[in-house]
Amino acid sequence: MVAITLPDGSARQFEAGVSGAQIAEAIGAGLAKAALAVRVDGVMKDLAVTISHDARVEIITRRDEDALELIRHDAAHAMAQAVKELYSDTQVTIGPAIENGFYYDFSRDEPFTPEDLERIEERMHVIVDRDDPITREVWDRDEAVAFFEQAGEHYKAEIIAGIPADEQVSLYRQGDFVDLCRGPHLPSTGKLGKAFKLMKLAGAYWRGDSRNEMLQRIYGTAWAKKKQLDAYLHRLAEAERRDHRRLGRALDLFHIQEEAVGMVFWHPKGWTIYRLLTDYVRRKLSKAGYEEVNTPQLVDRSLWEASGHWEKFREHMFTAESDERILALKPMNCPCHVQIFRQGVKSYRDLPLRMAEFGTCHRYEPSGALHGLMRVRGFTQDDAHIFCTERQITEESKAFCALALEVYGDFGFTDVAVKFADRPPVRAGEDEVWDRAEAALTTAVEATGLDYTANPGEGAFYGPKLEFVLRDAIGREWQCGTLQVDFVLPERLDAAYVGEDGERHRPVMLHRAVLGSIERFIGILIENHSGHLPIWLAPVQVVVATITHDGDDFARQVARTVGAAGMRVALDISNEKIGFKVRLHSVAKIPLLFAIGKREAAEGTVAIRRLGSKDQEILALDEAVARLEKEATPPA
RNA sequence: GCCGGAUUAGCUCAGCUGGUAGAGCAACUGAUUUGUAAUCAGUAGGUCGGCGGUUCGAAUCCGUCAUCCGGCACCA
Repeated sequence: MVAITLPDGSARQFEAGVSGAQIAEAIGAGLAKAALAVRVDGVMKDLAVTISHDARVEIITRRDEDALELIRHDAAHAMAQAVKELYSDTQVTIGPAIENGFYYDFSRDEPFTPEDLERIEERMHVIVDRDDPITREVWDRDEAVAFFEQAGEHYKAEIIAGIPADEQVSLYRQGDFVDLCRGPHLPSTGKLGKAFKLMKLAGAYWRGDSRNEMLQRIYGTAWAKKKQLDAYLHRLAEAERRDHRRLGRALDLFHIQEEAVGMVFWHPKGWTIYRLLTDYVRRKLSKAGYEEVNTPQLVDRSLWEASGHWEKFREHMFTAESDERILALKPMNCPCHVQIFRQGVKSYRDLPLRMAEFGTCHRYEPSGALHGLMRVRGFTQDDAHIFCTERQITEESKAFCALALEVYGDFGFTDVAVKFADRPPVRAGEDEVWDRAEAALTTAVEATGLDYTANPGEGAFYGPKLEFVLRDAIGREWQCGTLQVDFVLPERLDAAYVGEDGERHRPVMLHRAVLGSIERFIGILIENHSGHLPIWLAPVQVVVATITHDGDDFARQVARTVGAAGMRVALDISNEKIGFKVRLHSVAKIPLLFAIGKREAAEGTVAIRRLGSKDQEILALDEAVARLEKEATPPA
């Protein structure tokens, strides 16, 4: 007998070898019917798994959070089965559950069409209706390889061949479809339900390597209930509505055109946001002891060879030829900053030296990577390099983390994750140097007291880094800030200072940015706020709109007063009804509308309507300006 | 860069199997003087992404290039 402890704390005795399904049945017929899988001592398993030791057991139903993982994984299998039934010349590869759904990668000579997707989805419904049992089988590895080879499933065979020879593999069978899988799975295809939808077709490289064959990936979404599916589709539509490319056009902020692919034409309103952002950062940096510099756009290739960029990133650099020399548009600012550092003799007394630049860089990004403001070929970073001694790293890192979090807070981002990215497989510098750099950064991040997670192998080629990841209003993550410890570049570019001992020493360089790319950050802000920016960032903060022409004179006076108070204001005295004006300026995301009718003109008041609010507030003009001034002013 | 899809008026889109283009909004003009998310009427606007081909005839079929969109790969 084994003792099974249930989630409510009660324990029951069962014969050893009892299955999850039998336990569910013993609890109740309803639960047995709803059961999808079982959690044994915290580990999710098939319902059919037998238990021969004392254990804590939970029966998993559709209501369970973890049921989604099962449903999505089974949806992937059902899709693969549907594809094999409809297009038998197709080879299956892998198909995992992912956030919000699943995908499966197929190999087939002919491309799938959107119509094929409809057919596949229909067939998946048929498979669910069949309610075939899903059963687990344990095979010998070599037998499994032979089985899939013989079935013409060469990718599957390759995967299994990669498993150690003495290991057994588990296969799952549903109807005529057999797939290699670790499991767990639902007990039958009917339990999958029908809250799924195939979403899109995409290409994907076999084993994620661009040197390999391109497979066809079909993405789907799957949920426990129809309602959840509908809610998800609604969320997608919402995300589309806040797309910064759409809003950028609608709000007349910027555009990009064929003659300058990946480069931004900023319109007056967009450039206002851009200037507000950079002016804000400038004030923050100045307070934090940074000095601003500016460096050349075109620099001879010899500098990039010395820095190591030419070797690693040559294909991603724009170059120009002049006077028989090859120049490169700078892809980053650090080598130029070192050149400024190298002017004159630096003493330990000059350190830490914090050199900032709104550095405009150009990178030849692969065409498929371009995406609105989020991934461009010409962009400006709020970049800075701190030249310091090894002992100053901790203090400077602490100060930087505090600064970064303060800035994010000013933009309303309070959910910020920190990741520690350590040495990548391909890198510059000796391991001994990396040991020191990683140790120094670890000490520094520990000193900040911030929680952080590891991001192994993702460091820059010259040093480890901290990454600051913002979570936006709809839960998406954006990596913005970075802090990188670099022992390599000062060496390569021969930066030195004279220490207390009168000897030459290498400074350490801390590469750091808070917003990252200004262009991208503006894109993130637009999407985070759906274009409804905080008042201090709005290109036009107030529209003064008249109800009839009787209010025109007063409206002009109001606009002058508001403008004189330093707010960005526009006047609307067109021949339109106030309802039309409210709609027009709401759609344009103007945060404040001052309506001026006969009453207001007579009493010297304004009727204030805030974007998104149905109410209005009537205030004397002076009081209105006094009250709104603070909101309209950038944070200190 | 790779796979798939798309490109028609300023924007969003329609145009069936080839017979020389259409709507809504925006714009412009006029009327309307209006109290919180669309007042009415009229006018104008297009080498159908570029080039080449098939055809009596191409927005429509074929090829090619470019750009965009979705993924993949990349991201100093």
